[in-house]
Amino acid sequence: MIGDRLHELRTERGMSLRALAEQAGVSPTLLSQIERGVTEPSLSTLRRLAGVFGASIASLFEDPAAPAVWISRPGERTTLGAPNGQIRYERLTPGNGQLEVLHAVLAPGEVSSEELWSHPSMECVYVVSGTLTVQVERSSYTVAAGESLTLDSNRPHRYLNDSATNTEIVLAINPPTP
Amino acid sequence: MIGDRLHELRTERGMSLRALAEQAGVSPTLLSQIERGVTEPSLSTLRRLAGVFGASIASLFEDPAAPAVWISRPGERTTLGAPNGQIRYERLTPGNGQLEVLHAVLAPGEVSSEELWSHPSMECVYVVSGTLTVQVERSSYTVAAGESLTLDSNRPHRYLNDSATNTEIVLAINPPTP
DNA sequence: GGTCAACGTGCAGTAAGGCTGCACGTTCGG
DNA sequence: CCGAACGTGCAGCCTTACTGCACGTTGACC
Repeated sequence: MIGDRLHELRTERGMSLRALAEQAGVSPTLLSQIERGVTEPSLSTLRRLAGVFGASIASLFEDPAAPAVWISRPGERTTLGAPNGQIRYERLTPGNGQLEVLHAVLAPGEVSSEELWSHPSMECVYVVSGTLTVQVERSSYTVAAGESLTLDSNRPHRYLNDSATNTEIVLAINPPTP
Repeated sequence: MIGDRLHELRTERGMSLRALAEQAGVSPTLLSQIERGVTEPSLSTLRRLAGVFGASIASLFEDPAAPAVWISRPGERTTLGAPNGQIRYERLTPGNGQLEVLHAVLAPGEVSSEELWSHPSMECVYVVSGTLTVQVERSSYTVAAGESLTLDSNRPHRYLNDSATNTEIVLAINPPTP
């Protein structure tokens, strides 16, 4: 519920209803109602509130369901295969948030998928060792160990290892695409 | 503008105004008005729309500003220092999106900051080589090479290397905190 | 104990604007 | 040439976001 989130943000900062109301240019009563779920804010008041908190509207809807701390070790990670590809990714993140980080090792010749793939996210690959080739639409890029590549996943793309040695990568994706 | 975003999501899927309206249970006219910015949707209609798209409300407000492809190589990256710490991070991502990925090498004894630090994000550290110690509130965790740790950055935390060798890490943060 | 300020909330009223139904101009395929 | 589907202008309804004021409660200070 959006009210809970706003209540949390306000109390976190030690603000009173009236203080926040004044800064946001709305009435204290309205805030009270919103926080208790009696009514729902309009986008315009949501904008004002986000402004006071220095946050984006988007962040008001991301549940901060505190997943404490999550450690993943090789061997005890959930793996997921790319659609129609050979790579097996290991998931480094719990998988309930807005951030997904994967780890993979590509054997020589291995590709992430047969066709180019697109999804509405941003992703960033860091090459730990070996050499990675990234195809984006009709271009392809070579990324060596220690280098990284960031791309808009809306553009059809795939990864492949056309070198003779294993390639180890870390892949950060936001938001995750199930 | 939220209307542009909705228009994008709709046309991406090849849906007509009427088709979307029916699935969402609202009138086509309303959608037309929203997409053109004539009016703003209420939270309840936003929920319905997000439901049809299989997206979160938050994602409707994240701008998908397409930054093509971005390659970063060691030496030509912008560096940024942690507040009050010794570490120098190298930024792997362009820095205009919702995803930030950093790279850093911690010399023995080096810490990310003097005090514990918190910001409203999620982050995930992958340890490339060496050993990293992560302090979260009153707990501390040891993460070895090949392992990773994900944490809610709202909890006060910092990184340190209390081993005798260099520690190399990759750090994914979402959303970035400037 | 008394006072006072600040807290969060109930209530009634208002004004705003989200939302609908219908009609119109346009563009496409058959 | 017709029909269906597209996106949009308009007028009106009617929900509801939002306000102002008053109330009960708490805690600091004298």
